[in-house]
Amino acid sequence: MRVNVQIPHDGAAAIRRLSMLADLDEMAVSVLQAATRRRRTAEPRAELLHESRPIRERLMILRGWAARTRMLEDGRRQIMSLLLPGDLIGNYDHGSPVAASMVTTLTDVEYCTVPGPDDLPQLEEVYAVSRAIDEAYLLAQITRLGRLNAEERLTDLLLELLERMELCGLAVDDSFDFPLTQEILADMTGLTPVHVNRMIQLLRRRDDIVLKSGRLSFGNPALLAARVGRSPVVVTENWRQR
Amino acid sequence: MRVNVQIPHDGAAAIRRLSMLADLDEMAVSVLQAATRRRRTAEPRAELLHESRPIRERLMILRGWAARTRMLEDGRRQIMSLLLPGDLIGNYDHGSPVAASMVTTLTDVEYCTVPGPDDLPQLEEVYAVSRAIDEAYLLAQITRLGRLNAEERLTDLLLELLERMELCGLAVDDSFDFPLTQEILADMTGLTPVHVNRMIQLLRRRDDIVLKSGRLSFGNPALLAARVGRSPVVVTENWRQR
DNA sequence: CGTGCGATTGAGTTGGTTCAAGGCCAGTGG
DNA sequence: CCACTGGCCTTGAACCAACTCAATCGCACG
Repeated sequence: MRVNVQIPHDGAAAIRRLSMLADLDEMAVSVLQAATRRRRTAEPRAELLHESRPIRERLMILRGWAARTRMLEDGRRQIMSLLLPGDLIGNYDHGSPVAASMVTTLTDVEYCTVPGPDDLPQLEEVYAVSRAIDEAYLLAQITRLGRLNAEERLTDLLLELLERMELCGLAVDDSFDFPLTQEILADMTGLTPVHVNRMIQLLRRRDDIVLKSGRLSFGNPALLAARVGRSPVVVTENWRQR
Repeated sequence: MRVNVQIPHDGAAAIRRLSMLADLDEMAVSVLQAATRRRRTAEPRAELLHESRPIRERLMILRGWAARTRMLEDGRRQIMSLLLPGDLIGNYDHGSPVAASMVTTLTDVEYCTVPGPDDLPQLEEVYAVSRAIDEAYLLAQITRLGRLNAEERLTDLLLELLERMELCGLAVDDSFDFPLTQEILADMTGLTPVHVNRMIQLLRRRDDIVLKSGRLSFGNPALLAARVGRSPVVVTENWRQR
């Protein structure tokens, strides 16, 4: 059991992400911090949100990884997006929201419910920005699946994860804890596990990445990004209120 | 508030769609109708929204087809979603929205700006529902690209378009005007135009569809949907306020 | 009666899949 | 302390869905 050195299990990563997205006043921060203290835990493969059931609460990941997934009848599975600390689940703003996809945990996860904008109007803006960013990542996922080849898909995805881990302060030196199995990567990239494996080998052989005992490090992420024509999805200034 | 079905170029299709998504009071309907009268037109291949530029206004398609697209440096193109009458462009709800993708017209298009929720709070709910539905279609697009084969992708997409055309009253007898080229379908489904062609032939040979002189008709859409395991994305009751 | 865009068809190629067999290693129980 | 699991990763070889390249067709339009 590896314990992260920078940030203990106190929800700081999650709050850090939100405070990067919008200006939170002291009130907002302390309400959120209070929320992270009422945390819950879930094992891998737990369902945090059930597809096409009404959404009762807004959740936030504090620690661990989860995914929005959809299953086809014949067992094929597609992961729409990965959820990291600070990501919101069930972040809707209309009357009777229904979950458009299932959310399952991929690792042990700590999460909590966060107050709605009715309780604290200051949160309205962060939630809206977070929704917009989620959408941007969905668009990125669409281009990955539609127009990138296997090597580009994997590279682009790993770089996206680096970008997001940096945003919540969980990446150090282009490197972060990486709990995903190759099967999960396959369900995310629309490939088979076998082919994901071959692509990882390729990136390793080129020293683009080091992936060992649950940790992923990049040799030169900027160079790699240039090679697959990737530009960052979240440039903080674009999203913050001016 | 349901508007009649045979619809000339007066924006009724667009308003019909919105009124299916939420309860609009008379005020809202008349404000929207007024907005549709200040319409603008654009030729095919016009850019209605430029990627990564600030969004100034909220637009609504009145007639014709458009698409949210992204171009890669080497010329590859991916269409994220298609926009039909009643679909909103730049429908964001946070402080400084930036377009996450380009929007281009695919045909001659009539569109207009619609009032923000600041101008008319009753619109808040429709806009939120519309955003949620857009997201549901993005998720559908992700599963299509990630886990369906060529035949399933095309079938599923065409059925989705039928569903949406019905929602705005532009489909009669499982049949509607269909202006997309095979190249556009290819950019939407992540295939090549040549292969899209072969899949269309396949569906024709089986009498699943008739596609001729700009009109698409289905033999038995329900059966077809069952065959590719498709269930409707928008079931109206799920989205309406109770 | 060209002219040009889009649809169609054929033939060869390939990126990614499938199937199947090991290999590695952390955890468990004797 | 070691043997025995069970997950997950790795590798090889055959196969096939979709791509590429290239030619032809059809039709709407000036």
